[in-house]
Amino acid sequence: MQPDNTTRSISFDTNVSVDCVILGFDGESLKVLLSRRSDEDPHAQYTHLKLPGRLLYANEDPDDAASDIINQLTGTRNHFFQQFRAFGSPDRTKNPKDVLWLENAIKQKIGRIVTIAYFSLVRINNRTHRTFAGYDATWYKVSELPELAFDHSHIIREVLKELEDLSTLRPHLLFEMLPAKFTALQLRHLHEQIIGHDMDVRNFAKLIMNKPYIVPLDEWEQNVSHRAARYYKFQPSKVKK
Amino acid sequence: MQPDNTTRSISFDTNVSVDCVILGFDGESLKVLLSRRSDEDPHAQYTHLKLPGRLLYANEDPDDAASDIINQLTGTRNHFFQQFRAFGSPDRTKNPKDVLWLENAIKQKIGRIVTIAYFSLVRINNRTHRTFAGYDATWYKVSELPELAFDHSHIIREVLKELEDLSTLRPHLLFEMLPAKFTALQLRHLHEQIIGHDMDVRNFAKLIMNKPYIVPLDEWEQNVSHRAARYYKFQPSKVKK
DNA sequence: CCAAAAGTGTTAAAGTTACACCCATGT
DNA sequence: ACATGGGTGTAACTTTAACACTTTTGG
Repeated sequence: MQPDNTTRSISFDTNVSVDCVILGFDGESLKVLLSRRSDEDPHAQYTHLKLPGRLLYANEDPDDAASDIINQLTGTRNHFFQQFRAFGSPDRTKNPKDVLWLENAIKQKIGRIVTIAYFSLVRINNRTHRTFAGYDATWYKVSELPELAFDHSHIIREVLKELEDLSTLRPHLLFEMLPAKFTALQLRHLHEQIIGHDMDVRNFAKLIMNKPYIVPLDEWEQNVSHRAARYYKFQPSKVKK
Repeated sequence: MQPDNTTRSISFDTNVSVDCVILGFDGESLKVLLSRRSDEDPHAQYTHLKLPGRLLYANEDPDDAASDIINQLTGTRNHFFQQFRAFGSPDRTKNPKDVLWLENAIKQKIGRIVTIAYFSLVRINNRTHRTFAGYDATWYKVSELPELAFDHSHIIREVLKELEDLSTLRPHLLFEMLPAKFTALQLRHLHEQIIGHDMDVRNFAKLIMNKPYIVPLDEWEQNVSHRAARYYKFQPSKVKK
C-alpha cells in the first residue's frame, strides 16, 4: 500500500461482503443454492434471487464468514469450500433494481460493495432446502439459471469455468457432491455436466471407475425396471499425492 | 448480501487495497518487483519491502487500480495481468511493525485492510527499475525473498503455486516474461523455475521447442565462448484454441 | 586442445480415443 | 417379448520418460 499522491481520494465508503456459490448434485443435475427473501412480494420491483451472502462483520475473517453462511444454509458442517475471487467493479451495484433492494435491506448508507466470492461443493440433503434469517434457500439447475441480482450470474459462470479446470486437476473434489453410495451413471452425469459434453461410457468406466479411490460395494439398486446398477463409494485415503 | 440479523456489527472500518505480484524473468531467474520507500531510514523499525500496491480510490475499479500500478512501475503498458485472490484476515495487518508503518504512511485511521492481489507477467527492461511516488521498485529473485511486510510473502508463494498450474494450462503465458528474441536455454530455465525441477534437455526440445508458435530465427548469439545458441520468437497467432 | 554449452533420436511405457454388443430386470 | 439402462474389451494412436553423444566456438 502506498500513500495517495494524486488529488483522488481514498475510498472510505467501500464495504466488503462475502457471497457463496454453493454447488450440489441431485443425481441428475448440477445445482446451485440461491436465496430469496421469504416474505417478499413476488411482484416487487427488485430482483429477488441472489447468491447467499452478507456484509462482513467487524473483525471477521472472510473465510469464517463463508463457512458460517454455508453451514447455516446447508444445516451441516465441514463442507468443502474455497475462496474464488473478489468482484469489485463500482458498476456491480448500480442496477436500479439492485439499489432499491440494497436500500431496503440495509438501513445504512452503502457505497460500493466489493464482494469476495467463495465456492463450496456440498451433498444435497433434505435439510438443505431451508429457511434461515428470513431467507429461503432453493436449489436451481445451473443450466437453467433465472435472473439474479447484481453480477451474481456472472460470478456463477466464472466459478463453473474454474470447476471445469479443477475437475481434472483435483478429480476427487467431485465426491464432495455425491452421496456416500453412488452409481457409475451418477458420477458420469456429474462429470459430463462439469466438462460440458458427454463422455464415452466404456472409456469412462476404464479411466474413472477403476481409479483406486473408487471402490465397488456389494450393493445394487433396488426396484428398477432394468438391470440394477452397482453402488460405489469414494475412499479418500487411496488418493495419491 | 443479507441484513445483519445478529448482534454483531457490520464492518464499516474495512478498507480495500490492491497489491500486485509483478513477475519477470531476467534470462536466468524468476523475479518479483518489490517496492521500498526511497527516503526511508534503512534502520527504521518497520519492514520496508512490500508488494507494490495502494488503497482503492473512491469509485475505482480494482482492475483499473492494478493496471495503473503495473503501468507506473514498469513504465510501459499492456502487460498481462489478472486478479488472483483476496486476502482479508483481520490478522494480516496486526504485526506491530506493519501497524507502525501504516500509521506513518496513511494519515487517517485505518481499520482492517482487505487486499485484492493481482499478478502480472512482464518483460524486465531498463525502465523497470525506477522510482515513483516516493518509492523505489527493485527486482528480487523469488528463490531468495527477503522479509516482507504484512502477508506479502504468503501472497507471493500462493501466486507462484498458481503460476505452476497456469504454465501447463496456458503455456503461452510464459512468453509475456521473455524478450522478443530468446534462446532455448532461457525458455527452459523459465520453465524449470516455475515447475520447481529440472527438465531433460532433449525432451524439452521435442515437447516445447517445436510447438508451432515457437519459430526459429536466423539469428544466433554473438561473442559467446561456446557454440552460439539460436534465437527464437513467439508467434501468438499460431497458438490454437 | 580444452572448456562450455548447443543440438539432436530412439525406445518403452503409459495414457487416450474410437468403436458395438450382450446382460439383467420389470412390465 | 420388449424396453431400459448396465456392463464390458481391443486396437490404433498419442504422449511421456528415460537415456548419451557429437558439434561449435573462444580462449
